[in-house]
Amino acid sequence: MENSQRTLVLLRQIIRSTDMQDKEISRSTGLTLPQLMVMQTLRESLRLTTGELAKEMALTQATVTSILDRLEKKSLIARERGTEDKRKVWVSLTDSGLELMKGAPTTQQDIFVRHFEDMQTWEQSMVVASLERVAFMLNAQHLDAAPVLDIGQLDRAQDEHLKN
Amino acid sequence: MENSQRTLVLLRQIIRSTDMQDKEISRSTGLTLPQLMVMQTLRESLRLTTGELAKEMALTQATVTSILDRLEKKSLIARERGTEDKRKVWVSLTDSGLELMKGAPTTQQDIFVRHFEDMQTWEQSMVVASLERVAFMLNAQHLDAAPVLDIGQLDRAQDEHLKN
DNA sequence: CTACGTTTGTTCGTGTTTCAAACTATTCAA
DNA sequence: TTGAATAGTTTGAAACACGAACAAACGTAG
Repeated sequence: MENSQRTLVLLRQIIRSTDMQDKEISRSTGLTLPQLMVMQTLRESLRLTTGELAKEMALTQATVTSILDRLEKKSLIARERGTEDKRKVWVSLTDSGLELMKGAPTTQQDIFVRHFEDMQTWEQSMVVASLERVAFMLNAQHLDAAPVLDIGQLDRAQDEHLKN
Repeated sequence: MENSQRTLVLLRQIIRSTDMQDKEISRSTGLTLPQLMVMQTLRESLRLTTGELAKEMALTQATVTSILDRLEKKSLIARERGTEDKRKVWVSLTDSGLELMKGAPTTQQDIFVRHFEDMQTWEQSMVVASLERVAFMLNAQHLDAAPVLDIGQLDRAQDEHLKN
Protein backbone atom coordinates (compact mmCIF):
# COMPACT_ATOMS: atom_id res chain seq x y z
CA MET A 1 0.00 0.00 0.00
CA GLU A 2 1.23 3.48 -0.77
CA ASN A 3 2.60 5.57 2.04
CA SER A 4 0.14 8.36 1.40
CA GLN A 5 -2.87 6.06 1.57
CA ARG A 6 -1.49 4.37 4.65
CA THR A 7 -1.13 7.80 6.23
CA LEU A 8 -4.73 8.70 5.52
CA VAL A 9 -5.92 5.44 7.01
CA LEU A 10 -3.84 6.01 10.12
CA LEU A 11 -5.17 9.52 10.50
CA ARG A 12 -8.71 8.20 10.35
CA GLN A 13 -7.80 5.60 12.94
CA ILE A 14 -6.35 8.22 15.24
CA ILE A 15 -9.35 10.47 14.90
CA ARG A 16 -11.66 7.55 15.51
CA SER A 17 -9.73 6.60 18.64
CA THR A 18 -9.92 10.05 20.14
CA ASP A 19 -13.55 10.30 19.20
CA MET A 20 -14.35 7.10 21.04
CA GLN A 21 -12.37 8.26 24.04
CA ASP A 22 -14.33 11.46 24.09
CA LYS A 23 -17.55 9.49 23.97
CA GLU A 24 -16.33 7.37 26.84
CA ILE A 25 -15.65 10.47 28.92
CA SER A 26 -18.96 11.84 27.79
CA ARG A 27 -20.73 8.81 29.23
CA SER A 28 -18.80 8.85 32.48
CA THR A 29 -19.45 12.54 33.10
CA GLY A 30 -23.02 12.60 31.88
CA LEU A 31 -22.18 15.43 29.49
CA THR A 32 -22.83 15.54 25.77
CA LEU A 33 -19.89 15.79 23.39
CA PRO A 34 -20.23 19.52 22.70
CA GLN A 35 -20.71 20.23 26.39
CA LEU A 36 -17.57 18.23 27.15
CA MET A 37 -15.71 20.16 24.49
CA VAL A 38 -16.63 23.45 26.15
CA MET A 39 -15.54 22.17 29.53
CA GLN A 40 -12.21 20.92 28.19
CA THR A 41 -11.56 24.20 26.43
CA LEU A 42 -12.34 26.15 29.58
CA ARG A 43 -10.17 23.93 31.74
CA GLU A 44 -7.15 25.09 29.80
CA SER A 45 -7.96 28.73 29.36
CA LEU A 46 -9.64 29.44 32.68
CA ARG A 47 -11.54 32.38 31.28
CA LEU A 48 -12.90 33.01 27.79
CA THR A 49 -15.63 35.10 26.20
CA THR A 50 -18.50 33.45 24.37
CA GLY A 51 -17.04 34.60 21.08
CA GLU A 52 -13.60 33.20 21.82
CA LEU A 53 -15.17 29.89 22.75
CA ALA A 54 -17.14 29.85 19.51
CA LYS A 55 -14.04 30.56 17.45
CA GLU A 56 -12.01 27.96 19.32
CA MET A 57 -14.64 25.30 18.67
CA ALA A 58 -15.48 26.45 15.15
CA LEU A 59 -19.14 26.93 16.04
CA THR A 60 -21.59 29.80 15.89
CA GLN A 61 -21.99 32.10 18.87
CA ALA A 62 -25.65 31.16 18.96
CA THR A 63 -24.76 27.50 19.26
CA VAL A 64 -22.29 28.12 22.04
CA THR A 65 -24.84 30.24 23.86
CA SER A 66 -27.30 27.36 23.97
CA ILE A 67 -24.65 24.91 25.17
CA LEU A 68 -23.60 27.36 27.87
CA ASP A 69 -27.22 27.71 28.94
CA ARG A 70 -27.37 24.02 29.83
CA LEU A 71 -23.97 23.96 31.50
CA GLU A 72 -24.95 26.99 33.54
CA LYS A 73 -28.19 25.31 34.58
CA LYS A 74 -26.06 22.43 35.87
CA SER A 75 -23.85 24.96 37.71
CA LEU A 76 -20.76 23.70 35.91
CA ILE A 77 -19.85 27.06 34.40
CA ALA A 78 -20.43 30.68 35.38
CA ARG A 79 -21.07 33.71 33.20
CA GLU A 80 -19.90 37.17 34.17
CA ARG A 81 -20.51 40.41 32.31
CA GLY A 82 -17.30 42.21 31.49
CA THR A 83 -16.64 45.34 33.52
CA GLU A 84 -14.23 47.00 31.14
CA ASP A 85 -16.21 46.10 28.02
CA LYS A 86 -19.78 45.43 29.03
CA ARG A 87 -20.63 43.67 25.79
CA LYS A 88 -18.37 40.77 26.64
CA VAL A 89 -19.41 37.81 28.76
CA TRP A 90 -16.63 35.95 30.52
CA VAL A 91 -17.17 32.24 30.97
CA SER A 92 -15.32 30.11 33.49
CA LEU A 93 -15.61 26.77 35.25
CA THR A 94 -17.26 26.74 38.65
CA ASP A 95 -15.76 24.74 41.49
CA SER A 96 -18.01 21.79 40.77
CA GLY A 97 -17.21 22.10 37.08
CA LEU A 98 -13.51 21.99 37.87
CA GLU A 99 -14.16 19.06 40.16
CA LEU A 100 -15.93 17.14 37.40
CA MET A 101 -13.07 17.74 34.97
CA LYS A 102 -10.49 16.58 37.51
CA GLY A 103 -11.68 12.98 37.26
CA ALA A 104 -11.75 10.74 34.24
CA PRO A 105 -10.92 13.31 31.55
CA THR A 106 -7.27 13.65 32.49
CA THR A 107 -6.53 10.01 33.25
CA GLN A 108 -7.05 9.05 29.61
CA GLN A 109 -4.45 11.55 28.51
CA ASP A 110 -2.21 10.43 31.35
CA ILE A 111 -2.20 6.90 29.99
CA PHE A 112 -1.16 8.22 26.62
CA VAL A 113 1.57 10.35 28.16
CA ARG A 114 2.84 7.40 30.16
CA HIS A 115 3.15 5.31 27.01
CA PHE A 116 4.72 8.22 25.19
CA GLU A 117 7.35 8.72 27.84
CA ASP A 118 8.31 5.08 27.65
CA MET A 119 9.71 5.82 24.22
CA GLN A 120 13.31 6.74 23.58
CA THR A 121 14.01 10.44 23.29
CA TRP A 122 14.86 10.15 19.61
CA GLU A 123 11.59 8.35 18.99
CA GLN A 124 9.69 11.10 20.73
CA SER A 125 11.40 13.68 18.57
CA MET A 126 10.55 11.69 15.49
CA VAL A 127 6.88 11.57 16.43
CA VAL A 128 6.75 15.28 17.15
CA ALA A 129 8.49 16.13 13.89
CA SER A 130 6.16 13.87 11.94
CA LEU A 131 3.03 15.28 13.52
CA GLU A 132 4.28 18.76 12.79
CA ARG A 133 4.65 17.84 9.14
CA VAL A 134 1.20 16.32 8.99
CA ALA A 135 -0.38 19.25 10.79
CA PHE A 136 1.37 21.60 8.40
CA MET A 137 0.26 19.71 5.32
CA LEU A 138 -3.29 19.63 6.56
CA ASN A 139 -3.28 23.36 7.18
CA ALA A 140 -1.70 23.94 3.82
CA GLN A 141 -4.82 22.65 2.14
CA HIS A 142 -6.67 25.65 3.39
CA LEU A 143 -4.09 27.96 1.89
CA ASP A 144 -3.87 26.04 -1.37
CA ALA A 145 -7.58 25.68 -2.08
CA ALA A 146 -8.07 29.13 -3.63
CA PRO A 147 -4.76 29.44 -5.55
CA VAL A 148 -5.93 26.97 -8.15
CA LEU A 149 -7.70 30.00 -9.53
CA ASP A 150 -4.99 32.52 -8.65
CA ILE A 151 -1.40 31.63 -9.48
CA GLY A 152 0.03 34.73 -7.87
CA GLN A 153 -1.50 33.82 -4.57
CA LEU A 154 -0.06 30.33 -4.88
CA ASP A 155 3.45 31.69 -5.08
CA ARG A 156 2.89 33.89 -2.10
CA ALA A 157 1.48 30.99 -0.13
CA GLN A 158 4.50 28.88 -0.90
CA ASP A 159 6.73 31.70 0.28
CA GLU A 160 4.77 31.63 3.50
CA HIS A 161 5.53 27.95 3.85
CA LEU A 162 9.24 28.47 3.35
CA LYS A 163 9.37 31.05 6.09
CA ASN A 164 8.33 28.50 8.74
CA MET B 1 7.66 22.36 26.30
CA GLU B 2 7.62 18.64 26.90
CA ASN B 3 7.42 16.31 23.94
CA SER B 4 4.31 14.60 25.26
CA GLN B 5 2.44 17.86 25.70
CA ARG B 6 3.58 19.07 22.30
CA THR B 7 2.25 15.82 20.85
CA LEU B 8 -1.15 16.30 22.42
CA VAL B 9 -1.33 19.83 21.09
CA LEU B 10 -0.42 18.66 17.62
CA LEU B 11 -3.02 15.93 17.72
CA ARG B 12 -5.67 18.46 18.62
CA GLN B 13 -4.46 20.66 15.78
CA ILE B 14 -4.68 17.78 13.32
CA ILE B 15 -8.14 16.81 14.47
CA ARG B 16 -9.24 20.42 14.24
CA SER B 17 -7.89 20.71 10.71
CA THR B 18 -9.69 17.64 9.46
CA ASP B 19 -12.83 18.77 11.23
CA MET B 20 -12.74 22.10 9.44
CA GLN B 21 -12.10 20.38 6.13
CA ASP B 22 -15.09 18.17 6.71
CA LYS B 23 -17.18 21.23 7.44
CA GLU B 24 -15.95 22.80 4.24
CA ILE B 25 -17.02 19.74 2.25
CA SER B 26 -20.24 19.72 4.19
CA ARG B 27 -20.99 23.24 3.01
CA SER B 28 -20.04 22.56 -0.59
CA THR B 29 -22.16 19.42 -0.83
CA GLY B 30 -25.11 20.71 1.15
CA LEU B 31 -24.89 17.73 3.48
CA THR B 32 -24.63 17.79 7.25
CA LEU B 33 -21.56 16.32 8.92
CA PRO B 34 -23.20 13.03 9.95
CA GLN B 35 -24.74 12.66 6.50
CA LEU B 36 -21.35 13.28 4.92
CA MET B 37 -19.83 10.68 7.21
CA VAL B 38 -22.33 8.09 6.02
CA MET B 39 -21.67 8.93 2.39
CA GLN B 40 -17.89 8.71 2.85
CA THR B 41 -18.19 5.39 4.62
CA LEU B 42 -20.40 4.02 1.87
CA ARG B 43 -18.10 5.27 -0.85
CA GLU B 44 -15.40 2.95 0.41
CA SER B 45 -17.45 -0.10 1.24
CA LEU B 46 -20.02 0.04 -1.55
CA ARG B 47 -22.54 -1.96 0.44
CA LEU B 48 -23.16 -2.11 4.19
CA THR B 49 -26.02 -3.00 6.49
CA THR B 50 -27.50 -0.43 8.83
CA GLY B 51 -25.86 -2.17 11.76
CA GLU B 52 -22.43 -2.21 10.15
CA LEU B 53 -22.76 1.48 9.39
CA ALA B 54 -23.72 2.17 12.99
CA LYS B 55 -20.74 0.26 14.31
CA GLU B 56 -18.39 1.90 11.85
CA MET B 57 -19.53 5.35 12.92
CA ALA B 58 -19.90 4.53 16.60
CA LEU B 59 -23.54 5.57 16.63
CA THR B 60 -26.81 3.90 17.56
CA GLN B 61 -28.75 2.04 14.91
CA ALA B 62 -31.69 4.32 15.60
CA THR B 63 -29.55 7.36 14.85
CA VAL B 64 -28.24 5.89 11.61
CA THR B 65 -31.77 5.01 10.56
CA SER B 66 -32.86 8.64 10.82
CA ILE B 67 -29.82 9.87 8.91
CA LEU B 68 -30.49 7.29 6.20
CA ASP B 69 -34.10 8.44 6.01
CA ARG B 70 -32.99 11.91 5.00
CA LEU B 71 -30.34 10.70 2.56
CA GLU B 72 -32.88 8.36 0.99
CA LYS B 73 -35.35 11.22 0.61
CA LYS B 74 -32.63 13.06 -1.33
CA SER B 75 -32.08 9.93 -3.46
CA LEU B 76 -28.41 9.79 -2.49
CA ILE B 77 -28.58 6.31 -1.01
CA ALA B 78 -30.74 3.26 -1.59
CA ARG B 79 -31.99 0.64 0.85
CA GLU B 80 -32.53 -2.94 -0.15
CA ARG B 81 -33.88 -5.77 2.00
CA GLY B 82 -31.53 -8.71 2.18
CA THR B 83 -32.65 -11.79 0.27
CA GLU B 84 -30.59 -14.35 2.13
CA ASP B 85 -31.23 -12.85 5.56
CA LYS B 86 -34.37 -10.77 5.35
CA ARG B 87 -33.67 -8.94 8.61
CA LYS B 88 -30.74 -7.11 7.06
CA VAL B 89 -31.04 -3.93 5.04
CA TRP B 90 -28.27 -3.25 2.57
CA VAL B 91 -27.41 0.40 2.03
CA SER B 92 -25.53 1.71 -0.98
CA LEU B 93 -24.90 4.95 -2.84
CA THR B 94 -27.15 5.72 -5.77
CA ASP B 95 -25.70 7.05 -9.01
CA SER B 96 -26.38 10.62 -7.98
CA GLY B 97 -24.92 9.90 -4.57
CA LEU B 98 -21.76 8.57 -6.16
CA GLU B 99 -21.73 11.58 -8.44
CA LEU B 100 -21.90 13.95 -5.48
CA MET B 101 -19.02 12.19 -3.74
CA LYS B 102 -16.88 12.33 -6.85
CA GLY B 103 -16.54 16.09 -6.58
CA ALA B 104 -15.06 18.10 -3.74
CA PRO B 105 -14.53 15.34 -1.20
CA THR B 106 -11.58 13.74 -2.94
CA THR B 107 -9.82 16.89 -4.08
CA GLN B 108 -9.06 17.85 -0.49
CA GLN B 109 -7.36 14.54 0.10
CA ASP B 110 -5.60 14.89 -3.22
CA ILE B 111 -3.99 18.09 -2.06
CA PHE B 112 -2.74 16.35 1.04
CA VAL B 113 -1.41 13.43 -1.00
CA ARG B 114 0.36 15.80 -3.36
CA HIS B 115 2.13 17.49 -0.45
CA PHE B 116 2.89 14.13 1.08
CA GLU B 117 4.47 12.80 -2.08
CA ASP B 118 6.71 15.84 -2.28
CA MET B 119 8.52 14.46 0.74
CA GLN B 120 11.55 12.25 0.58
CA THR B 121 10.87 8.55 0.89
CA TRP B 122 12.60 8.33 4.23
CA GLU B 123 10.46 11.18 5.52
CA GLN B 124 7.33 9.40 4.38
CA SER B 125 8.42 6.27 6.20
CA MET B 126 9.12 8.29 9.31
CA VAL B 127 5.65 9.81 9.25
CA VAL B 128 3.96 6.45 8.76
CA ALA B 129 5.97 4.86 11.54
CA SER B 130 5.17 7.73 13.88
CA LEU B 131 1.47 7.68 13.14
CA GLU B 132 1.47 3.94 13.73
CA ARG B 133 3.00 4.49 17.13
CA VAL B 134 0.52 7.19 18.03
CA ALA B 135 -2.44 5.16 16.79
CA PHE B 136 -1.20 2.23 18.80
CA MET B 137 -0.74 4.26 21.97
CA LEU B 138 -4.20 5.71 21.60
CA ASN B 139 -5.74 2.29 21.16
CA ALA B 140 -3.70 0.99 24.06
CA GLN B 141 -5.69 3.21 26.39
CA HIS B 142 -8.70 1.08 25.75
CA LEU B 143 -6.79 -2.07 26.61
CA ASP B 144 -5.14 -0.53 29.65
CA ALA B 145 -8.18 0.99 31.28
CA ALA B 146 -9.43 -2.19 32.93
CA PRO B 147 -6.10 -3.82 33.86
CA VAL B 148 -5.64 -1.35 36.69
CA LEU B 149 -7.99 -3.69 38.48
CA ASP B 150 -6.76 -6.90 36.87
CA ILE B 151 -3.03 -7.45 36.66
CA GLY B 152 -3.35 -10.72 34.76
CA GLN B 153 -5.21 -8.99 31.98
CA LEU B 154 -2.54 -6.31 31.82
CA ASP B 155 0.12 -8.92 31.12
CA ARG B 156 -2.00 -10.50 28.46
CA ALA B 157 -2.62 -7.13 26.86
CA GLN B 158 1.10 -6.42 26.74
CA ASP B 159 1.68 -9.78 25.12
CA GLU B 160 -0.87 -8.75 22.52
CA HIS B 161 1.15 -5.60 21.91
CA LEU B 162 4.37 -7.50 21.43
CA LYS B 163 2.83 -9.74 18.83
CA ASN B 164 2.19 -6.80 16.46
C1' DC C 1 -42.58 -28.75 14.02
C1' DT C 2 -43.27 -25.54 17.72
C1' DA C 3 -41.74 -22.36 21.18
C1' DC C 4 -38.39 -19.29 22.81
C1' DG C 5 -34.56 -16.33 22.79
C1' DT C 6 -31.65 -13.50 19.66
C1' DT C 7 -30.64 -10.50 15.99
C1' DT C 8 -31.85 -6.62 12.83
C1' DG C 9 -33.92 -2.68 11.84
C1' DT C 10 -37.59 0.78 12.52
C1' DT C 11 -40.64 3.82 15.27
C1' DC C 12 -41.47 6.91 19.01
C1' DG C 13 -40.58 10.35 22.55
C1' DT C 14 -37.40 13.45 24.54
C1' DG C 15 -33.62 16.32 24.87
C1' DT C 16 -29.63 18.42 22.44
C1' DT C 17 -27.21 20.51 18.77
C1' DT C 18 -26.76 23.72 14.99
C1' DC C 19 -27.56 27.55 12.23
C1' DA C 20 -29.56 31.87 10.16
C1' DA C 21 -32.04 35.85 11.16
C1' DA C 22 -33.72 39.24 14.16
C1' DC C 23 -32.85 41.67 18.29
C1' DT C 24 -30.57 44.32 22.42
C1' DA C 25 -26.86 46.54 24.44
C1' DT C 26 -22.47 48.56 24.17
C1' DT C 27 -18.47 50.56 22.01
C1' DC C 28 -16.06 53.34 18.72
C1' DA C 29 -15.48 56.81 15.27
C1' DA C 30 -16.79 60.63 12.53
C1' DT D 1 -24.65 63.03 18.68
C1' DT D 2 -25.42 60.09 15.16
C1' DG D 3 -24.20 55.85 12.76
C1' DA D 4 -21.61 51.73 12.01
C1' DA D 5 -19.50 47.86 14.14
C1' DT D 6 -19.13 44.45 17.81
C1' DA D 7 -20.76 40.99 21.49
C1' DG D 8 -24.32 38.11 23.02
C1' DT D 9 -28.84 36.47 23.23
C1' DT D 10 -33.39 35.01 21.46
C1' DT D 11 -36.21 32.68 18.22
C1' DG D 12 -37.63 29.27 14.99
C1' DA D 13 -36.72 25.24 12.37
C1' DA D 14 -34.14 21.23 10.92
C1' DA D 15 -31.18 17.69 12.18
C1' DC D 16 -28.98 14.69 15.51
C1' DA D 17 -28.67 11.31 19.30
C1' DC D 18 -30.22 8.03 22.42
C1' DG D 19 -33.07 4.62 25.05
C1' DA D 20 -37.22 2.07 24.99
C1' DA D 21 -40.67 -0.32 22.73
C1' DC D 22 -41.77 -2.76 18.75
C1' DA D 23 -42.08 -6.05 14.58
C1' DA D 24 -40.08 -9.29 11.58
C1' DA D 25 -36.91 -12.88 10.67
C1' DC D 26 -33.57 -16.16 12.24
C1' DG D 27 -31.78 -20.14 14.95
C1' DT D 28 -32.18 -23.69 17.99
C1' DA D 29 -33.63 -26.65 21.85
C1' DG D 30 -37.16 -29.71 22.91
